[in-house]
Amino acid sequence: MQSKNKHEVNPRISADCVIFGFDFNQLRVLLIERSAVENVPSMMALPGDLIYEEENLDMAASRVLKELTGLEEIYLEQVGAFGDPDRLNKKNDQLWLKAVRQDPDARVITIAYYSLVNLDNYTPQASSFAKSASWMLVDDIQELAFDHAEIVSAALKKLKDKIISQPIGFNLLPEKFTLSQLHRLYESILGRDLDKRNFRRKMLKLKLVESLDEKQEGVPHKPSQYFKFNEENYNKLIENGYDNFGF
Amino acid sequence: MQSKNKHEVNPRISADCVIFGFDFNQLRVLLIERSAVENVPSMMALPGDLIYEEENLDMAASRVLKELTGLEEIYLEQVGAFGDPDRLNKKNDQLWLKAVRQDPDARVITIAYYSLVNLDNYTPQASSFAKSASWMLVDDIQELAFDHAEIVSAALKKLKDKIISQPIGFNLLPEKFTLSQLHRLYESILGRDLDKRNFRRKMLKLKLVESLDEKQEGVPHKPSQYFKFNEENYNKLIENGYDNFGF
DNA sequence: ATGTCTTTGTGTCAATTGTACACTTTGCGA
DNA sequence: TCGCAAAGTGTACAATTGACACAAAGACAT
Repeated sequence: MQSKNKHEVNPRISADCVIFGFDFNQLRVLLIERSAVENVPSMMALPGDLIYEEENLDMAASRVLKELTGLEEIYLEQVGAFGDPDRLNKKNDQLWLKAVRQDPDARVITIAYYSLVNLDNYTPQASSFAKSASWMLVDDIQELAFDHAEIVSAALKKLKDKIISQPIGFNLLPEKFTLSQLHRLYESILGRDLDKRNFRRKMLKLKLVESLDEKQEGVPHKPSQYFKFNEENYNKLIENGYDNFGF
Repeated sequence: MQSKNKHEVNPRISADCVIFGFDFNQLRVLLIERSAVENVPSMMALPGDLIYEEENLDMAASRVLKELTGLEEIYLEQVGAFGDPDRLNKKNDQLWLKAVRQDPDARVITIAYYSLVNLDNYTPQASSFAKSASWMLVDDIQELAFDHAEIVSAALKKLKDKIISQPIGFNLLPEKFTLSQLHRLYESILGRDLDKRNFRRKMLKLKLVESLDEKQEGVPHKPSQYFKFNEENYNKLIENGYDNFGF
């Protein structure tokens, strides 16, 4: 599997986390504000940092996320590895690395992770080199540090792929939620409108959700029924997917 | 994104390739036979090796594949990163590394890639530390070196996911092929039977394939029609997927 | 109390797609 | 000419999709 060779690289490894949250209307991503250094303004970035020696990749991602944003107990799924030799070479990134790191020229290969959470349950608290941490609208993301914009795109693509083969939402919504909320969630992930009636019909037919004996209160319009996920069917569908290539 | 810390790991990075080939009946994977060393018999492994300094990950995977098996010009897709600290710790793997490598204790994180090829177009030629290279039946795989069995499983899962959202086969089959061959291909990837008539109907309705004016010859049964992929529709479906979550 | 506003919630019909299922055809070779 | 092996073909029923519009509920303002 490996032989010694003068060209071999000796890179560092980091983990970056793309945490998606849903605010009942739009999809957001948890970003940190990378500290400013001389001549380099602060900049938004994914929470991410180098991994430790005896740590597996998944654990590293969880730890890094916690260190920078305070969030923990989040199930993270791998997006993939990003390792272009020039991924840290943008001018501002170079300056920042030179100001902050001891080995700014080391190549860094990052393993990206993503997750979906119910944004209300997680209030980020910036620490370490994160100046702040906040839920940014996916649609508003401008420039990010390093190749993080590319990583977010890859994670979002993965999320879209996932949503059409598996149910999604258990983590993104509170225990009780309305079908409109679930509907909006799907629309924001897929980035297109879905017919309300057909959406409801499908969710109900799949028995993914079941209605509770409880309604919204205090809303200035017809209150909606609360639903919960049917955990058993939900997990079954996660196992088996929607079986879209049926015969 | 990164700060210096005494725990930081300084690992090596490798690329491993899971190349699937189809022999018109079953799915196979290209494996190399890792050289034997004292007290450690030779063992099957994925083609993989450490990456170079100025090489991006995709290029590294292609190079490594070529060096060990002679195969080139294969489009590789990333499966993900595998980096458990103890992934090289099985006894025979340790002995082998100690015999072969200069830094056998270094942690190695590997980036796995996979691909699908028409097995007839690629005759592997073992070189470097590969004693031999051959197409092994996926179903016959026993123990592999390191965590390679796990990597093969992950790649196969990815392949299954892919086949139900996208057409597959352009790379795995010759230019002209029979619908039975395509049918077998799907069955071997999905690992279950598919109804012949329904399968044909679906492929034809999607206009993925079109028949040629040519038939099999010399077969001791009714000769089958040859088909080719309709490249335009094929690529369109790859772009858009099968749109399985329609409303 | 009445009206307005906002969002929820509901049904049908036509078209498409999925599923299950068995016999005839073709060409080779004995 | 018979047997063999795989190719190729159709139908009927069930399930799902997709398009589409209006009534119901509650809050609030007047």
